[in-house]
Amino acid sequence: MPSATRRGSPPSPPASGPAAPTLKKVAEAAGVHLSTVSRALNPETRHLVAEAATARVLAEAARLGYRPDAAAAALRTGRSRLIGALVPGIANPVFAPILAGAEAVLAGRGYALLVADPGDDPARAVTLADEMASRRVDGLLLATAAGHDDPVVSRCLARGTPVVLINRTEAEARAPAVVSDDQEGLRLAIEHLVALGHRRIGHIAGPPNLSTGALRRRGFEAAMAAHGLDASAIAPATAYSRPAGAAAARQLRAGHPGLTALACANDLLALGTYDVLAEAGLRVPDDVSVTGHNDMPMMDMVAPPLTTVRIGHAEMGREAAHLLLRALDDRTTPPTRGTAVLLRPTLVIRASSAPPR
Amino acid sequence: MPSATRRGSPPSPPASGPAAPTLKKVAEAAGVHLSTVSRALNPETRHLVAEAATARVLAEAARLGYRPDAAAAALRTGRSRLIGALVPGIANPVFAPILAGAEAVLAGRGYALLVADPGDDPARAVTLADEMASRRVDGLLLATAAGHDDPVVSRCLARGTPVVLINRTEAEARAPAVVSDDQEGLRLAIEHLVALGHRRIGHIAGPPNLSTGALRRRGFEAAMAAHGLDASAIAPATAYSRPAGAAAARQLRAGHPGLTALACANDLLALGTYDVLAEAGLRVPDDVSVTGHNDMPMMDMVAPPLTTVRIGHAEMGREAAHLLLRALDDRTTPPTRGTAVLLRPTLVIRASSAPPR
DNA sequence: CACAGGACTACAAACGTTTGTACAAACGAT
DNA sequence: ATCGTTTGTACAAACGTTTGTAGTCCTGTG
Repeated sequence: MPSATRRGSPPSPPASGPAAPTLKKVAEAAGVHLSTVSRALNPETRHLVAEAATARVLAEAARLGYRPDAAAAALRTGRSRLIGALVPGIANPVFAPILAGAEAVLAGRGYALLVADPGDDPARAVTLADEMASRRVDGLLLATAAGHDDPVVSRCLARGTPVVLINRTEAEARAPAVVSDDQEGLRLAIEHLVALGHRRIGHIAGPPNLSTGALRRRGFEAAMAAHGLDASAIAPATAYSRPAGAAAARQLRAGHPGLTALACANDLLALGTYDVLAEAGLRVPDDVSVTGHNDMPMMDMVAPPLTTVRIGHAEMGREAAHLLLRALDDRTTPPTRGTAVLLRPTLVIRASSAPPR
Repeated sequence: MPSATRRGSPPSPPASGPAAPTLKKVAEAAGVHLSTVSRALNPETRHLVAEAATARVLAEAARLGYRPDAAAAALRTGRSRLIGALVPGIANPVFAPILAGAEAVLAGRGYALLVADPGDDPARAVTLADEMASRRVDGLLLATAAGHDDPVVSRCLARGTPVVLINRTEAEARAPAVVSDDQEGLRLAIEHLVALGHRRIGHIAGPPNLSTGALRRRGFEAAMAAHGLDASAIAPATAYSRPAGAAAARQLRAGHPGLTALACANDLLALGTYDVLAEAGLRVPDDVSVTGHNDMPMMDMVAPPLTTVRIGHAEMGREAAHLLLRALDDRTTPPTRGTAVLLRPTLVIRASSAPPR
């Protein structure tokens, strides 16, 4: 048979590997037209080609190591099988598992994940979203939404790009979101503290422009009210960080002496709170109980192990990916605006909470 | 009959936003040919077009919100401006910052990051690498290399895809790598322990098929030998995890009673070691000193705060990205096989190490 | 025996770029 | 006035797919 001498010296001196085989090459090798190869290779259209031809095509494609050119396919079909993800801090222990979860389900459906990290800069987020639009992503996963009407969401809506919000949502939800039930999260924490006997409880809140900050605060206020307790001891942190938590805790303690428990909107804020309590010579949980939110990795190893609200970060990413895939599969129905998937948080009780003395 | 009526109604996707403007649209709006628009938009070729025309083109492009179609450009040029990253565990605190660092420098140069997570499954890594090849990535960042000749590296070499190894390297380095100086890392730990007065020191090693595991062990042995100490107290863990660390520590203590210090190849292994020491009723550092490696987040908050070897993960990612960009800019010179960039680790002394009693 | 219809396959036209080449003015120098 | 240059623009050909349409060759039937 015409098995050419494939042992020739590399024809391309400039170090570039052998030209990747195309449909045309496979077609020649299999003795059919390139369009037939295309159909034979695609399970959806395979029924249009004779079994013998399909077999030959499959064999030759495998032998040559054919890989379809995604760019060409994207150009022709208008779909890139690319999903963009905008995350404020890839390495952040909150967002990393979200990304991992999303990647897992997207990869299973043949989509690839394009990640970019605008940090907390909305302008940068817009730039990166435009870049993703340029790459014709089929959909967007947004973990950076903030404020009332996030500019990135606006652009996606205008462009018709499906978008799913993760972890944070807009004040006026214009796009589907999957978030933990933030109010419920703080309710769990407060119920626990109240059950332990605490009455004078303060809240280290998150940034008020983030939905997590605003909703957890609301959850705190509602839970306290439900027990007829004073919910005025609140200090908002300027960011979800340990120093910001410390600053807020300092401020809260100054304005509200005698608090026996501090419920924090975030684990890092709780760690910052640990710091100022230690400074003040107070012991956790003997003098003051502290709770966190998120159950970040290692929260079982800090001293004392932190009582905190666990949220399923990986599940959040998975769920968001599913939502996006659903929208992609069924592009006829409109985005069903504010549909939010609320994930149930759970309380993990460790050693940072105890009855007041 | 030149223009046959083969204009089957366009499969216009329902509810899709207005069709994105193309070069042609901009050209019509600006009253020039589309090729002129292309050149005017590209800073490299802009000098070929009259200033007046350039101005008109720029204005119209901005007005229409033109965004080049990356797929079309990729098809034409053969370059996708996409970089693939294969990472064993996106959410892993070791790899997440690497990814973040790489993303930052790549984005600065107009490249986007395609991330995939094969976990520890080499077959899956190959599949995902092929997928990336299909997407015609311009280069690959590999954090999954293992063993003697990693199959993914082999394929990249065969295909001529530039690849840079991160954190782990191959036994026989066939591709450039950027890694921390793993031997030096363990030397630092041992020097510290010896300076404190320890003589009977054990090593909880990493998986021997990973370069980090093998090299850190070698560093342990060399440093011990340099002090004329016995380096035989070694137990390799089967994975970089807390339970695997615990298992190895248990085994090591069984075979070598009386060790006063345990140098671990990884922070998680150190935490597992904490667990078995606590089980045995021993206190860190009073009874046994423990050191880790990596300085993962939160290692300053565990009890006791862990003395560990810090490596610049983000810098690693950045450095790898730079290396890859260099290779992309200058595709003539061959890959310069085993060039490894060695990052200097530093020792962070905390409270898990103290003089032996 | 003609012919309808089914089963395959080939043809060709896009998709939106980049880029080599050809053409057309405009201009100065001979 | 002729001729090179220079400068700016237009033309057209790819890149590798997907997919509508038009054959072609059968096989079975009226």
